[in-house]
Amino acid sequence: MAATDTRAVSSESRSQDSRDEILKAASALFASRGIHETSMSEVARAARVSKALIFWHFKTKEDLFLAVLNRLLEPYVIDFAEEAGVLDEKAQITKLVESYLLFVRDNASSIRFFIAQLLHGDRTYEVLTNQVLALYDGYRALLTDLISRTQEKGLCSREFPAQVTAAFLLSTLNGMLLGFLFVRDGGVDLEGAMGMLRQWLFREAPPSEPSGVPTQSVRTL
Amino acid sequence: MAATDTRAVSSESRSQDSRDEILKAASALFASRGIHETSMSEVARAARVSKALIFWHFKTKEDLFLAVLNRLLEPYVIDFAEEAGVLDEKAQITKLVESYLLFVRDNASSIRFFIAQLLHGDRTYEVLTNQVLALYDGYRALLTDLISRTQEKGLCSREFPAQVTAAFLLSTLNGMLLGFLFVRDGGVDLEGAMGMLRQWLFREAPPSEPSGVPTQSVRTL
DNA sequence: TTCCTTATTGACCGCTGGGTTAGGGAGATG
DNA sequence: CATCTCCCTAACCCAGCGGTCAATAAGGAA
Repeated sequence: MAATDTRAVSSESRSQDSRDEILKAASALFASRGIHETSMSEVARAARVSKALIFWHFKTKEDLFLAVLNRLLEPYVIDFAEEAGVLDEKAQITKLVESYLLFVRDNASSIRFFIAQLLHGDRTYEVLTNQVLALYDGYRALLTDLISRTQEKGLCSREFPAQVTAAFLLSTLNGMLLGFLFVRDGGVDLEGAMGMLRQWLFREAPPSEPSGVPTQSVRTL
Repeated sequence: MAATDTRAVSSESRSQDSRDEILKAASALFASRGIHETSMSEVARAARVSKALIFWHFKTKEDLFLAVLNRLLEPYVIDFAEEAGVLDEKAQITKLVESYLLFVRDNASSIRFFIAQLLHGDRTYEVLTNQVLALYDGYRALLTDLISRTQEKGLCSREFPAQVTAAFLLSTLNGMLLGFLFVRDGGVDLEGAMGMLRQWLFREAPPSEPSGVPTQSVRTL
């Protein structure tokens, strides 16, 4: 970026390449087995690189770990940002909730990793905690605002203040998240869950049968 | 238990004492820092016992870990079993939900430990996974049954089949559990949460104001 | 007392972990 | 060409790990 970078291209990209390779390997290993069960030698082997090179790129193991954290956090910010659009509030809420669930489904492994990290309560990585909580609060605020506007237009139940409804809804979403994370075969039914949530939020009538046979495939943990 | 136990008392209790001391120390350390970040020497120091003695009581580190798991699981079985009583169904549901939340509040540290363990997906400790999931399914079945009976008596909404309602409720409860685990100052409002759940389940009217000022203290994550 | 079993320990071992170091090869610069 | 800098490696270092063992203390039983 600065003046020093008018250097040769091939060498720089070579360095970048190996760095990326290391990060990629480390991300996979750390995410799937945790930092303490993953040795630097394993990372080196997975990245097909000498152990010493890792220590040339990253001062310590913790350094590498932090870099991995940032790398894994990347998809989070972009995905949540842009829920704007020309939809009405009701559809926006639906969309927001749906994108939450979709995101959870598609990023299960890194989410599992982050939650495990947060649960572990290592005060060392408080950076991560704050970052994740900030994202979470952003989502919550967005949702609260949206629900509040929907209520004003009379499009959904005003039984509870928007803030409370949002918190409640988020709790449920988080519960479903846990469901996603624990079900091994990954067969949680998105449609069913969305249907239930819409019914609850907007008091819509159930899609097909009025009460009889259970929808069978719901499995929200 | 068998005939061999007509042995001397003092020596046996001495052995038991040291064993318990080790288990106590190991439980605390494993639960707070995880198994891989806890060395046997640390356990020994915390239990004020030589490292070799630990290996006399428990063949390997994993042995000790499994013993710790069982020890930590003990409070779970008893607490869930006895929700019988002469209450009507509505009150029973309320009680069941309340005891879930209370239990979560009081056992946050071991729950955190278990979830971290489950998330980690170590196939080694599948025993634990199954045990926890069995407990969980038991609770779910109890709740489903209870809701089903309540619906039959027309005491609560029949909008959804009991099974689905139970799964949904459980998701919400789990979301609240996550809230408990992440909120540092432990200041989650039980009353508020219970109120919201009762209103949702039984369509009760909100306790005070109809829509205006938010109840402020709810904070369900 | 003597003997036998049960508890307990300090010292030790092999090995793996994170981290270092000395040096080699490749490309840009002069 | 020589030189300098940047990547990269094999080999090494050693603290701390899980685990073992020989020796011992502390009681019963005889």
